[in-house]
Amino acid sequence: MNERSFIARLNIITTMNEKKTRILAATEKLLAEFGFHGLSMQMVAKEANVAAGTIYRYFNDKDDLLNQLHDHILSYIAAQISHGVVDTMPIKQRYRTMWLNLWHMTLNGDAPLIIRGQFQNLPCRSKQERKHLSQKLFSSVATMFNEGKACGLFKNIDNEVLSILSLETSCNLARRQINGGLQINDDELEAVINASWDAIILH
Amino acid sequence: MNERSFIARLNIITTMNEKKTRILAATEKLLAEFGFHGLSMQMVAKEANVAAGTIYRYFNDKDDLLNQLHDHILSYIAAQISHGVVDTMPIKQRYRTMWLNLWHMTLNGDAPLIIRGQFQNLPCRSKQERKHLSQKLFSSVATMFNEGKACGLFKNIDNEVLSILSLETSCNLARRQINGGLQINDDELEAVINASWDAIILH
Amino acid sequence: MNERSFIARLNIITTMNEKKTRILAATEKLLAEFGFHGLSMQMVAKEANVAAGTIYRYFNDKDDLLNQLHDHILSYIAAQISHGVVDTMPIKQRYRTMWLNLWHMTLNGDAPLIIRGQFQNLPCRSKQERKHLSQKLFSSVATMFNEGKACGLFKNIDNEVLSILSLETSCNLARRQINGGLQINDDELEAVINASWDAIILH
Amino acid sequence: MNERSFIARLNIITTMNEKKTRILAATEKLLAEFGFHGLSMQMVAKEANVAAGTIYRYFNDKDDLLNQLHDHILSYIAAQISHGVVDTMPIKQRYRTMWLNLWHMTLNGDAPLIIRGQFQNLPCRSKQERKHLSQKLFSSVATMFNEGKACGLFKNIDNEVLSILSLETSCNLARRQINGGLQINDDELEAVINASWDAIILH
DNA sequence: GATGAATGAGGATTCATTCAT
DNA sequence: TATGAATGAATCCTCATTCAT
Repeated sequence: MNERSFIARLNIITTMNEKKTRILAATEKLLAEFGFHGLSMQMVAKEANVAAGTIYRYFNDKDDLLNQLHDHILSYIAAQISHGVVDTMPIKQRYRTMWLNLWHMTLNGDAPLIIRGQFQNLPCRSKQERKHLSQKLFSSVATMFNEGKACGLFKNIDNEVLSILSLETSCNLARRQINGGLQINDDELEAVINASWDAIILH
Repeated sequence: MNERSFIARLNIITTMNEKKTRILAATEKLLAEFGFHGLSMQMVAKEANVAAGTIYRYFNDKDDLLNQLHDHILSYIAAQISHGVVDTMPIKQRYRTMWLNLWHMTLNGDAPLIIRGQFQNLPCRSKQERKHLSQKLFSSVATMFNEGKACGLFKNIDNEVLSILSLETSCNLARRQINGGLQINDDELEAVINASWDAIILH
Repeated sequence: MNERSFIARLNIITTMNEKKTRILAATEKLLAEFGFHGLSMQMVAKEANVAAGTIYRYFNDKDDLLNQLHDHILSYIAAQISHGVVDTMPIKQRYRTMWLNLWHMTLNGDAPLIIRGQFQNLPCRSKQERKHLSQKLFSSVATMFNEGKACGLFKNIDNEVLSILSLETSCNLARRQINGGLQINDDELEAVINASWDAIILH
Repeated sequence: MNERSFIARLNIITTMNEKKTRILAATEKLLAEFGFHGLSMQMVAKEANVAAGTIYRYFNDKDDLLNQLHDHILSYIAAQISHGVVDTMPIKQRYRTMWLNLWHMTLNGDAPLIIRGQFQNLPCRSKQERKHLSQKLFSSVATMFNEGKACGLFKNIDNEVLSILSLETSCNLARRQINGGLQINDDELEAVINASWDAIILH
């Protein structure tokens, strides 16, 4: 995903000041390129074409900037994961679509920071707060799991656990493919999707 | 796991200078507590009760310290994962044992850094080098997957993928339990182990 | 020469930021007092009444600071050496004027660093680059030597060698007078100027 | 000059502990190679094949080591400058011999530290003390100048000044040749020697 | 609101010196 | 006497944050 589309994404989701948007976009780009270690506020300012001090009109401090970025990316993932999914589709098809949405997002590096777990080490807000946000956003996933359990297709296990056992393997595999070695072709990909599906259905 | 036991662990695994051991132990502790962001060499020195300069007798620089720590922890996990596993046990039993070993290590915070993926952002040695080390260490896991595939029990999928689909869900769940909300009792735990097992066996 | 006049000098020669000027002035002063060995960036900052970080807005690093200082001083010497010299004056008179200009600059400590050869040990830019700069600046000296050779007054020797044999004895003597012992009165001074003149004229 | 010959030189000049000699030799070698900036006591210890602490049995501190090295090198130069000179030789021949001795020493880098003025920035002993040492050592030079003045050959100028005007141009030229550009062939060398001679004789 | 120069505490690393062995 | 591991102050440099314009 390029910077332009990121800005578009943010502006669709929320009404947001244009400079604030540029700052968030710059931050994500630099974070993906250099990691936390290599991210400085001056770099962000330069990349966003604003003065260093301007950042502090929109964000309390560096942590606040990173936290707000986190939330925006999470919103984006939540929106993207159900792209092409409608509640009238068969559950298996919905599952496959979401799995592949996550897979492609991860491979494309669309949301590298959250998906790669890069936000875990931040001096951050309470985990509770983050969890609530997360649950609110991923309603389409919850809907799918609930329906599946209701009709006796899925195991009767907590939704979050089901997600870890099935959908999130998508991220883990994609990440491993990016990091090294692992190569997965189309046939293998289908096999993996089905294997992860096996983990949550009743046999 | 407290610092004392970490030191014991390192000294069991290798013959190692006592001060070098203290430095590694201090680094792990601080990393778990503050993350990469908040780790300074001064802190490490203070925690290890050595002078700042002393660290540089045993490690070339900060990266070297972190890399050596990575390798030691990886060795530890590799050793612990097959604790109580013998090749004559039924495959399912071996799997369950390993799954629980990983589960408890993660919950205990024995190896928080690798398990939490905290080493992925390091300015590090080649991914190839790391992968080789990793493969060498986890032979008991590979043996299990190979046997399972040979006797028609497991799906014919690459070992690394099988691991992500099944064993590593253990870490992901445990981590989520630590981070917030999620509570899993003993019955649920068995259900989850079986669900992850379903992902890799043929049906 | 005191610090104030140094600042004035720099500002005359070039348009330059006032803080950058203060930093250069402080560096020269401290270098003359403590030598390279004893020069730290903190000292420079303190002497220049700026914060340590400010230095790095104007100079890439310590080497850059020292190199820029070198070039400024060289420009100053080049400007001063021909003070009071016009091309219509007899060659001997031009020579004497330049010799005394160098002598007084050295005695006054106007340009202690270059004159004392203190810049020779710098981890520096290419010698070629320095030589080119040097040649460009000292055109009035070159003109004098060339005219002198053309009219059969001077020995037919490379200009740089002529300079070492004659003009530069001025610096060496002045330096020795500063460092210790050697005292030279006005009569002796004239004798020395003439002696150095003898080295380059044909007899 | 290689290290072996330096050790030989030192041992000839004075009776000296063998380890102390090795330390001085190592210091000179490293100083010539890396300059003051790049010289550490651990390097010296390693190069001299002694422990770091051992240096402090023979020298009070780093400054003392450098000062003692200075004096030894000065002794060496004083000894070498009159190599091949006997008081019965004509003055001009003595002069030429000394001039060339200095020239070759400088070019060979035999005594790079003193000759290049590298010792001037040391936090050092009093200039007086150094001057006395210097005068004591260079008696053959003083003898030549005194004889020359007595027989009406040389100008009646202080010996130290005469030295700067004539002999020391040798070092300055050689240094310039090492540092860059300047190339001097044998014919030119003779011309330069004669030019420097012209500076001090009566015409 | 916006700027960007200035700040100075804090970072990793080096190295002269000491001292228990 | 000799060692060399250990020290910790000092080095250069970065960067989050502020504030006068």
